[in-house]
Amino acid sequence: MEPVTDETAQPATDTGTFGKVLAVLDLVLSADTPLRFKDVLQLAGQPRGTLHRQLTHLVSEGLLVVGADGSYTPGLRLLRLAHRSWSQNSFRTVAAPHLLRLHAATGETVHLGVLSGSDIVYVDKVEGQQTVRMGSQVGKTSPVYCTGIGKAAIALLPEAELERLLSTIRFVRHTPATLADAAALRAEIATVRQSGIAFDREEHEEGIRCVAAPIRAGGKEPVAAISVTGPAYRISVDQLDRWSEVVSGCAADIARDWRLCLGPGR
Amino acid sequence: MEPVTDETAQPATDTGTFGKVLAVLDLVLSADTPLRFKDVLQLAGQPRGTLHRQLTHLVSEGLLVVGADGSYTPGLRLLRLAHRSWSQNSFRTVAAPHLLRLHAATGETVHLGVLSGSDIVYVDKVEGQQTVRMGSQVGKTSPVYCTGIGKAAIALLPEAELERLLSTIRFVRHTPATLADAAALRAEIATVRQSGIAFDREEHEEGIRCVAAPIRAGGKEPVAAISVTGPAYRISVDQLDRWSEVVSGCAADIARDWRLCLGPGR
DNA sequence: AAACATGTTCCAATAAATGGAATAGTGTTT
DNA sequence: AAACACTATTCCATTTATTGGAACATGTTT
Repeated sequence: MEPVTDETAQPATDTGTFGKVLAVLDLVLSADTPLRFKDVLQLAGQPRGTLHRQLTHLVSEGLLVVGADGSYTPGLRLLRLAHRSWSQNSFRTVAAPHLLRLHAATGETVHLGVLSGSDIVYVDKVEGQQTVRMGSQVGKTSPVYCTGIGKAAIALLPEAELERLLSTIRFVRHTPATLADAAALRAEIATVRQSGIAFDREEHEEGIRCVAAPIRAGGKEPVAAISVTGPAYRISVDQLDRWSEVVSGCAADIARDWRLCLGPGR
Repeated sequence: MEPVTDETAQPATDTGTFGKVLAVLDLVLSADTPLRFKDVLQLAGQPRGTLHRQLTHLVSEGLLVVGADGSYTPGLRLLRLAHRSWSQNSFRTVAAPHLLRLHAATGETVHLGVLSGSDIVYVDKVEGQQTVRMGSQVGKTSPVYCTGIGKAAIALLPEAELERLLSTIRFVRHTPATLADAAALRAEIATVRQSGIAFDREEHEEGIRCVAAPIRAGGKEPVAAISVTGPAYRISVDQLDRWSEVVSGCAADIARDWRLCLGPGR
């Protein structure tokens, strides 16, 4: 007989001492200003001795660096780890050529995003030649409810999972067009499921529009989507409509290649 | 009284159980093919029970994902962590505009690299418009002895540290031009120190040349360098020479801004 | 120089990791 | 289809690292 555990108690997953140290790392990285020991102490709610050792370990592993003023900043180890994580990601590898094609077809910025928890993580990006800022977005997370990729991706989820996710979202109004609550998002998702296309009509950032399409990857493995994004002054709403075919076609191509990659038997 | 500890015993740093789990993560990420449990078991040299729990922790923390076939692949958590690490890196932030300028001046790929242990980690990159492959290189590591950035960076080290680093290098011949041993590298470093410029004359990859300059950041904090890289068919050795002024000028600019960033009092 | 804030070290109590072995699960061969 | 080999997972007494309160440094302000 199943012990009736609380379904929402996901953070209760015990990852031992490792998880605790990782939480400290997360905390330091999340801060938007370098923290000193006392700051971390306050935020972490951990005894001095314990925290001190944890930070020491993080530093000697190269995940954090402690500056001359005692402030903790991210170390290079993370970049190294992430590079391998990124370059080996087979889903990204499969999608990459298609992203390039989509970029060539539209001339605008193309994103590949994957659902992780309640957020979208940008896994890859192809940018226009004017903006020469490297992999800036890769690894960045955005909320699902106000991005094209987000809405496209969660439209793939089975009803139960979608509802569970909806209940965890804290809706923040970023622009006048931002969807305000779960009901609005639920309605939008219904449309996305029908049309196979999601839009972002300046819902996340004023002056930014995008078209997105879910990637039906068969197995539930990666819940993902792609998008074409551009400035509102250049991209009309009509233009988005005209691109929707290309975008969903591209998403279909990625899905096809991905299934091939998993092996023909599966 | 200083306890006479073995200077070379760096890996002996005890990072407790955290370090052990991290080592497992490193191992899985380093493999060039997805590993299953038995593979990791073999490589990690750790008892079954222990390893199993470690992998379980890594998975529930999202650092690894276990596929349907039981193979372990990198999770998205790493990307998220690394993004914050990268976007907040103040040294990179300071350097970025200068990298863009250098790219504009030369039209070729520009790199920013930082010394980490015995390797160079690429921290940022500005690429030519033709190659639209996103942040591919960021986080990648290269050996110091066969890259312009590597040679430029270690030229900044004090003699003792340089020698210590030299002794750890395993020289692998990548091309006919690769420096073959510590003596050759030592000689080259002497030149770099005098001229303030390092070259890579197809020493790492055939058909690839580069000019690099060390960033004299004052405090020993980041041992770093920048470079301009291009294909040999387009970039003559003379061209590299002609760029050396611009490159070292750019490195000086970054160093200046970095010192300003640390605060005028320091 | 005293009071204070911050960072580091110490060590008995405690909780977690360890690792050998038994068990369960998977797919392959006869 | 049964036996087999291989792999993954669970179990639990032992060992070890973590815990956390408090004492000790260190540097800064009043």
